[in-house]
Amino acid sequence: MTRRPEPHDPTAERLLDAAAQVFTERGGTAGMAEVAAAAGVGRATLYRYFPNRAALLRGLVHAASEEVERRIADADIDNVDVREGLSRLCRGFMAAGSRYGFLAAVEDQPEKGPDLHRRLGDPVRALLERGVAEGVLRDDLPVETLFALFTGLLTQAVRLAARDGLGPERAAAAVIALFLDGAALRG
Amino acid sequence: MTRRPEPHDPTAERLLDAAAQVFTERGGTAGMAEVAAAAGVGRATLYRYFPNRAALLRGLVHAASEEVERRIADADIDNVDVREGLSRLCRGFMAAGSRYGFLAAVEDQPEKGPDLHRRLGDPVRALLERGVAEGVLRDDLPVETLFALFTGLLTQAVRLAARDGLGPERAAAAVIALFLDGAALRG
Amino acid sequence: MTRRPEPHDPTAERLLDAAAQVFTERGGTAGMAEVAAAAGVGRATLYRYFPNRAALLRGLVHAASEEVERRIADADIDNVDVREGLSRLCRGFMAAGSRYGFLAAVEDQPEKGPDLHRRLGDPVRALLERGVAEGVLRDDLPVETLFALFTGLLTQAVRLAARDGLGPERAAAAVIALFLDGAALRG
Amino acid sequence: MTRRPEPHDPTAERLLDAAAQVFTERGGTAGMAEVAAAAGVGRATLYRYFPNRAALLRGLVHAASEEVERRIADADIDNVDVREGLSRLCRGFMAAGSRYGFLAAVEDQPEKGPDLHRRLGDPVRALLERGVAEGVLRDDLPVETLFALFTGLLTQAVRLAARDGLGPERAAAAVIALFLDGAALRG
DNA sequence: TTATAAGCGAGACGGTACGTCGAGTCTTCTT
DNA sequence: AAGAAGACTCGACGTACCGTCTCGCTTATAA
Repeated sequence: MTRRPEPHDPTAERLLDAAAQVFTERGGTAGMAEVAAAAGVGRATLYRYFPNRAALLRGLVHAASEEVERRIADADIDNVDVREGLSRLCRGFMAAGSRYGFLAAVEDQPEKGPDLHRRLGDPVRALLERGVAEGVLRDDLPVETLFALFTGLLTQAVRLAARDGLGPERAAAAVIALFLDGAALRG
Repeated sequence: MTRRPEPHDPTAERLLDAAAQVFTERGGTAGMAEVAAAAGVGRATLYRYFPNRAALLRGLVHAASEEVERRIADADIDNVDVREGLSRLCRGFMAAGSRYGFLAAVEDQPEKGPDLHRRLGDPVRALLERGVAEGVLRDDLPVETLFALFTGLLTQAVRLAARDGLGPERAAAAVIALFLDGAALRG
Repeated sequence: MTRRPEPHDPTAERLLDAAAQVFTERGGTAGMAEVAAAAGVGRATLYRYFPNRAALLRGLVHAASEEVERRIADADIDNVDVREGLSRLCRGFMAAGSRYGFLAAVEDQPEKGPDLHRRLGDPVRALLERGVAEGVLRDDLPVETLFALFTGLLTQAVRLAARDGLGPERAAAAVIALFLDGAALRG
Repeated sequence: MTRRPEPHDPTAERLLDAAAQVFTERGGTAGMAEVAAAAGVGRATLYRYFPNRAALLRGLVHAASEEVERRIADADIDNVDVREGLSRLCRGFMAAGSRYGFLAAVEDQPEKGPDLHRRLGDPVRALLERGVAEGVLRDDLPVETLFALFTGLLTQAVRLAARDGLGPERAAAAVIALFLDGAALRG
């Protein structure tokens, strides 16, 4: 049970929380001053922790990735079958996405995470590869492609839950159903 | 064959082209001055045609939607089976996406298109509904959900083609294969 | 009659006037925003004309030097005797000093005027040298020293008039009396 | 021989010394941190002794005034003739000025010394008044004016010695010569 | 010899000014 | 008459310094 092992600076935590809230409410164009005010902190302090806006965004991405990582670890995906593993991943990702969903609409610098995407992606890729190896998942598509498409579905699932009012459970179920079985009816 | 029926102002066209190019190259944070300069035009002229940045973005969305609409019309999806129709939609969307892909990373105002999403989405929804009615597509998921998930896959397909170097044909094929048949192997 | 031959940018003029007034009233620590506001102008415009505070100060020194130069030219000091010439210089300097007196309390960078000090100082030095050559002024002190001391007296004259309420005429007369005849009574 | 009668806090002394040096070298805009560092002391300690920048400046003025006062007392001006007294004052002031000359370029708050100016000025005024009473100095100028002009000459003398490389003795001699006898040759 | 208090260094914090930059408005000059 | 050039206001960004504060550490005195 990996429960936030590093206490991290509590002020940084407060700043990231405030930033997540402000960016969620007022959009990614909200100013640094608003973030600082929402954290009950001076603008200078915000800049002391995150020397510029990009660093703050990176911090949020990092926090999101940590949360997802934690949920992935909690999901214990190695000990369940692939279908259930993907389902847990999806639910975990959506839980994190409800707080950090706005990051999807952020300028998508490739250097966002040289290792970040790996950190989040590797467990998913591993699960997909296991599925292929076990003969559960199709092998006519590269795992990398499966991964990308699964990611796209996850992103939409967050949006479905957030905007279209679909319950997160139903959204996750829909993603899994579609990803595994497709939209076409079986002959 | 609907070939750009409204001539539109050619200056507006040049501005939109320049904006698409600049935003694609330098990211959505590029300034209005750069767009104007890239169009070989004064900043004031850019503002005459698009009174603010949001309007320029709207113009780009509009252009993209027109292009997609044209391709949808060209696709003649009403006269082919659902699988082929979705495939054509996907290829058409990707062709447009190669020019307007950056719009996916743009601040996602809901008022982006009160009718726009409808304009693009309706043919897709109609096709999906036809598929359900014909018994080709599963009916245990709302069409709206199918639509959202298909959209997510389309977006990823554009990214796959642009970033991962996957050929557009193979990307489209992967999307269709996954969307229709899912990732799980049939028993 | 050198009457402001270059019209200069009227906005720059307004900015310099406002700066002189603000700095005189609130001291040299007044902010750029106050200067801009006093000129009825946005802060950005102030920075457009004077890219930083030092440039604004330089501009004020320049304006002051121009005013003094004009007054020196008006004084026609070459065609009067040395005593009268010095008196006119003094009165001219004091007139300018009433507007730009705060500059005396400003950080005295040597690069304030590589040519500026020359521009203002040369006529004075020339007059002093003439005095020495004509046998009117003592020749046991270098002209440079006489110049420096005269300058010190001028500065004090401005202060006398501004702070001690001494009339400018009386202050100038005192400076000239002391500079020429000294404080000691003749035997 | 009045030798620093109050020992004062030695730390305060070190701070004032460092401040004088830093302000002399880097100008009055140097930061508090630099002063503290130059004194080999933490910033907090500096603020403990001088709660703000103005207080530090006041402290420097106070130290300068003490030094001048001491030199005035050493000068024994009451027991020499006026000319010699003024000469001693001048030399004493210049000695202090070599350490505290930068104070001349500092924002000249009137509250710099409610009693300070008096403390330094009174002996000088007294000497000037004695000169007038003894018939050595002219009485057609108010003593206050004589004082102000003498002060201006003193300031310039410090500058002459510091910048123009004139020896302090010669600078003092020049000031006294000019102040007493003026620049004009006697008929 | 140990406990306690005072002074110190380090440094976070809020606040404010500076200087930069882009957005959007408006005016003027040209063609 | 419409477009190009560009000055202007506004406001955000990022930097730097000031003055305030709290935290440990050291040292010197007191028990």
